[in-house]
Amino acid sequence: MLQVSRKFEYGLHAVTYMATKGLGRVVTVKEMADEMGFSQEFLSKAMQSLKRAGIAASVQGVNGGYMLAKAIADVTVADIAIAIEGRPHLVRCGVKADSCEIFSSCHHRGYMNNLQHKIQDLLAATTIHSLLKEIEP
Amino acid sequence: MLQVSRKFEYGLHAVTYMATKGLGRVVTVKEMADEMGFSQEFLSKAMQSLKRAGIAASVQGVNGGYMLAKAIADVTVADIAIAIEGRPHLVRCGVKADSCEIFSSCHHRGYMNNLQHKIQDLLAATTIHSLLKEIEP
DNA sequence: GAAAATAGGGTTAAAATAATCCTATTTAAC
DNA sequence: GTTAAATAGGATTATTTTAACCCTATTTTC
Repeated sequence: MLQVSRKFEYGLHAVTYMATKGLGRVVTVKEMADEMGFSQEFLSKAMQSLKRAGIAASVQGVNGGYMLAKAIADVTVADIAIAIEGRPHLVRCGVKADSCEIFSSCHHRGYMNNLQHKIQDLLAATTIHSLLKEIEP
Repeated sequence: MLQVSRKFEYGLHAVTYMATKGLGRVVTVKEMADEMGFSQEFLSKAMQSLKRAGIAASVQGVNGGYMLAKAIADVTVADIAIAIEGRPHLVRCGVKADSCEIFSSCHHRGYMNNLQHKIQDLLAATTIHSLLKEIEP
């Protein structure tokens, strides 16, 4: 219920992990999964999504792995969410209008879509750079 | 994936439905379920939650049903969300900290909790009154 | 007392999410 | 060139969450 998926959490953790290792450094999925206690295979799927979105780059073969493909000031939390889960659809009728029984008389479709954009904007307002600065350990 | 539950949608629709019928009018679950094409039993659960939260009042027995217990300017979308789903927990460690393997080194717990509050504020910023005014058919 | 309604516990069904399995491909090192 | 370590990704299974349904009790009007 209005909760972020584990896959997104994995992805966000992975990006911050890579960020702390520096832009050039190649890290393996195994290293990250071990370090953070995640399922290696599932994290691997998240990494593949990040790669397709151009957030991470990969190097195959021995000594391969992933690294950031962008400066962390140019990657927002929204970018990661979209890479991994696609654009959010807060309300169902945004996904499949024809399946909604009260589409024509619906009082809150517009509001919900608006709300979704605002949440999207919240996510887009934070870059990984600012996220790391924000929370000093 | 960052989507509102159907139960919440039912509850919000029910509140706006009751609102359009006027504050005193008692409506049955059957009437609302038929009108909006919802499962009667499931909508009934949502109504019970709204009642417990003091948003709706019920009248038992024949000719019974539900009505709004408050002025629609005093009920926010957040009130309905909390009545039906409890307080949102965007991120898992907010729910069960002890189950998080990287709790101590986690980079984004604070950010996520902050984000959650902002979303909560967005929901709290809209009353049913303003929601109905906003979207004129 | 019958009928129409809410109240609510408990179970089942369906859907979404997470995890795992398996095979292919790439590439460095030996 | 063979092996080993890694990504790539399709397919399947398991788990969890959500939604729906079943059933009985209670309330209240007629």
